Amino acid sequence: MEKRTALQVFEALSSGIRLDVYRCLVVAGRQGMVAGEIAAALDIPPTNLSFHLKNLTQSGLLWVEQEGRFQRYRANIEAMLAVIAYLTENCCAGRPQECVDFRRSQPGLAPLLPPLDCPAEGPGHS
Amino acid sequence: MEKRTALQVFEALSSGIRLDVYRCLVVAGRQGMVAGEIAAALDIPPTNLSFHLKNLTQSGLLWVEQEGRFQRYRANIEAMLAVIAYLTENCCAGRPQECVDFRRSQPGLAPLLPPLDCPAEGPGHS
DNA sequence: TCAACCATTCAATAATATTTGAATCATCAA
DNA sequence: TTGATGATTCAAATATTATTGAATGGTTGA
Repeated sequence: MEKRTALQVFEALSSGIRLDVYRCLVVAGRQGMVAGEIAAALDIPPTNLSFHLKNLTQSGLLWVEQEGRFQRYRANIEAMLAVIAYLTENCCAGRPQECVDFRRSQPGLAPLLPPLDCPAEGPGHS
Repeated sequence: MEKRTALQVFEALSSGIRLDVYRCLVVAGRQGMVAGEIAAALDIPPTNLSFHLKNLTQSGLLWVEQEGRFQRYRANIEAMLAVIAYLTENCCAGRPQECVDFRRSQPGLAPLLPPLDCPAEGPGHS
């Protein structure tokens, strides 16, 4: 993934309105929502919503499809997962055991160690 | 997770410099890096780096520890994972099968379906 | 075609974030 | 204690982003 792409995703989700919109669409799932529904659900003026929907779409977090005179938006779940992978790329210099030790050593209540998809070894880690 | 926390994390990672700093520290792992090392590695003026380190620390993405006259920074991997969980909270209205169908239906090259930790059912899903 | 509707673009304003150099604070080594 | 070093804070200038209302573009149903 290109740095620019990751930045666009983070920038997109750094606005309260856009975060609400994205989460709303994650919940909506396959069905998605048309712009007017989103505006009503979140009580945002259409002009302003358009601004944020455009940002989210350009970042790759949303797909949009025309439906008559409506615009239907859906969340792109994969875009977000790809960004996570980018963030943890080459974590702990590619040494999985150190990665586990490191996470265990952290102050936060983190004894769960959910998935990080640490690379087995070496350079390649998409 | 509170919305405010998630916003802080996204806002933090939406700057090119902060994204570089965080990724740098993810690679460094347990050992972390002192501010001067980061400044040298990324060629950023100390004043400006301080500004960004403060932002990252306040967002919870970094831990800082004093070491003599140095400040050692380490990435907080868990903070990021918690944000992912927040984003996918109640995805597809809590219906795992629809969640799978939805992701399979997406335009992106997404037939892999990496982890999403979809809830088994119902409300509770930290 | 026409009027109504959904949504977007445009231009201006308001609000935030970033960068810089100078000044400050704390620690170390002598 | 003093001078040097690592890093941060402060204040000002710059740059970027968000919001609003008016105007525009495309689609539907009569």
